[in-house]
Amino acid sequence: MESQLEEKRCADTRTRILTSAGPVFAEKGFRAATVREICQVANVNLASVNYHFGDKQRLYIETVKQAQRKRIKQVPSPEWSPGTPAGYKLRAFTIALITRMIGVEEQSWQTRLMMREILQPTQACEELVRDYFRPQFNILLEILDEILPPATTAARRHQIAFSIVGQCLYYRVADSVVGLLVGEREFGQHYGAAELGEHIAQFTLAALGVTEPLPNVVVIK
Amino acid sequence: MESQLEEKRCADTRTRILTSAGPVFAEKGFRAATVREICQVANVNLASVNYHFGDKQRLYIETVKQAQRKRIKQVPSPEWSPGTPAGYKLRAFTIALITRMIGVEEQSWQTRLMMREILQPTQACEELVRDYFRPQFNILLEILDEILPPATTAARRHQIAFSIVGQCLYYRVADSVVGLLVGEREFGQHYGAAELGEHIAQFTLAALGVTEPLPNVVVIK
DNA sequence: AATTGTTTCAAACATCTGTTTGAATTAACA
DNA sequence: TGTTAATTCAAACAGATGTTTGAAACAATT
Repeated sequence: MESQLEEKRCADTRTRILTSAGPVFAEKGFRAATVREICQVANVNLASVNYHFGDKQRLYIETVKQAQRKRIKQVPSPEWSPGTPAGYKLRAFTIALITRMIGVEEQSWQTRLMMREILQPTQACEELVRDYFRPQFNILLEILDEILPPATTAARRHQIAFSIVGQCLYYRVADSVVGLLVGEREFGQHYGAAELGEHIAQFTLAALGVTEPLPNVVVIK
Repeated sequence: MESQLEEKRCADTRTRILTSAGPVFAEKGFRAATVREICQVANVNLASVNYHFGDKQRLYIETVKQAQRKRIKQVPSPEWSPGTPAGYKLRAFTIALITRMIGVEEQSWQTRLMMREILQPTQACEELVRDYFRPQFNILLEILDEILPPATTAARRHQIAFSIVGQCLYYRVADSVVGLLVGEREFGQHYGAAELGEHIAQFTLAALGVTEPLPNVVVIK
């Protein structure tokens, strides 16, 4: 109450709600997240959600869209100078991907929210695919095109792409299980974005024959 | 009402609830699934859940446990004759894993339920890890031990195991996104358990140097 | 057949939650 | 400053949902 006065109207109510709703939806899901909690976190009146967004559902959709927009701004698609080896591009792409998944704990709610949308798609999912997933997917496919022989079928290229994405996505989806399986100690020590990105890149590049098989692999640079 | 009489007490109420609750919880999640709907599907009285399970939460936990028990019975851990090449074991393990993920559409709710528990762990998660995930994880690690040089660190072995699991898990978590990305046509044609299992096995075995890199790969230096 | 313990049932209860409402407050503007 | 439109607010509403209850139906035992 006392801090409400000083903050009031510093940021307009609409954006305040939008910002507060993200983490709440991400942690609890659409159904379990309550309008009351969101408003309490945002320090706005209960009726504000309906006034500014119509209803809870449209607030949710807007929240997902905003998370996606922020994500795009935060991690712009990298540009390489022509002539960069495809293996290097693939490694950079992989590390960027896993970093987006588990790096920057502060913004992890954005990825969490997307995971929910992936596991149980709503209206927002199609837009998410169109504006976020597909562009990233296409970048990955272009890199793979430089590595794979032209005769490779589209389906096979796609499967390889999903093998890379799957390895990265796993650590966002199953981080708690990973922690339980390997123990708190190893988890804290070996499951940061840097080490995981390096591993996944090596694993993938070895599978594609760009580098030597995993046990003897040497870091490329 | 009319069909209720003939079915009554054919199966006892408790198991009827348990069976009906699985798919409902899997599809809608704990919060969105209502006791009323579960009872309606089970064709039992509304009060039965509280009488037999105490409350909704304990019904949920029992449901997860039962799904896990069924899963274990349905897919017993395979035994190999001594001397089977590790590469074969790894391939068989991978195919079994992806089959458990997306095969047998009839029982897919069980895996769906587990995915929910992975993404947002509740009380049931620890038991799930102890009784289901860890044994599978250990089997996989034993296979990898035969392939990897003894000097390989535990953390590295674990990461490799997660690379395999991650590739498989992806298709259960993100199947709708995969469908949107590759189109209905390719999805129906190339994303069955058999083809995906074969791909993931090849991808992994190539990464580990057990087989040649993915067919006809052009190595870029 | 009577008794006793268990299970089922319809109804009600208590709470939570999204939404609405109408007045009060603030901001914009003439 | 006075008027108008936009926004905020506390309160209430309406519906859904988990849970309880007490009576009825049933099963088992004597």
